Amino acid sequence: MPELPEVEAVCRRLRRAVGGRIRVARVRRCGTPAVEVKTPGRRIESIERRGKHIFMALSGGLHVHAHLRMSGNLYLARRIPADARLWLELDSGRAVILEDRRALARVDVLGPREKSRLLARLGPEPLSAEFTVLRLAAAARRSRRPVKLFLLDQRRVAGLGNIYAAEALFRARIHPARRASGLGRTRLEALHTAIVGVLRDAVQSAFVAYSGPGGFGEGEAFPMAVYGREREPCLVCGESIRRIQQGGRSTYYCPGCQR
DNA sequence: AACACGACCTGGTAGC
DNA sequence: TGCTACCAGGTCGTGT
Repeated sequence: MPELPEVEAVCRRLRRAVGGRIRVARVRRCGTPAVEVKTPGRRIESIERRGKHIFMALSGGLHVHAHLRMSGNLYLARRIPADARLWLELDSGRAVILEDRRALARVDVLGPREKSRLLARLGPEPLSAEFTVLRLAAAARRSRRPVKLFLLDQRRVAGLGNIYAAEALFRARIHPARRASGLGRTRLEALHTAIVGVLRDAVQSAFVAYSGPGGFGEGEAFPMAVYGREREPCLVCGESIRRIQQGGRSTYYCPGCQR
């Protein structure tokens, strides 16, 4: 579920909790004891996303920091399901609930220093003005890794994951195994445009498809060009989509379009 | 500094 | 039907 677009959709929904005061916090798994100890009595002042990270700013300068990893989801509801991994009960009667089948998500409480230390490890926000071709090029020049793995490194660009990295490379017509440092100016420009375009489109469809509990419906799902389409025909050239292993994970690409 | 790889978790499904 | 093997949208720690 959660790469940048999905995390953005989660945050937008969650913002209805802003202004609420936390009455009780409960951690079953996926969270540190600090969540139960430090958050009750505090008001939620804002909810922000950075890359795939979620920050709920609380009164008193603390932040609830959440990372959904593979299967996590945060939503607001009145009923707390039996399998909730963690929840924050608000004075409004609703609760912020973490569901996560695989229990890999993590929630902790950060002070301002810890928060900025974490943010310092992240690359530019791809849908903001700080993400420029120049910055992408400077990072790419220093990496001899395959461009797909380069894109998954959150220190280079924050928010891309396995799906949208593959989709961006398809739009940019770049072969995923190509060395990042070997990309020329034209290709880097195409890649920059593709990353921004894919994420913009995906934020739109994730927002529409996101339904809170249970995550994302099939409704307005992002139309994948390559991801998950092994052996299906490319929608542009008709070649058969391929799947290869990179860094122990699947990469999908079109051998006709991507060079 | 950059990189490869296993670990962390659970569940769904393809194949026998 | 039941078992096994593999797959899954992410990151971290360890070792080179």
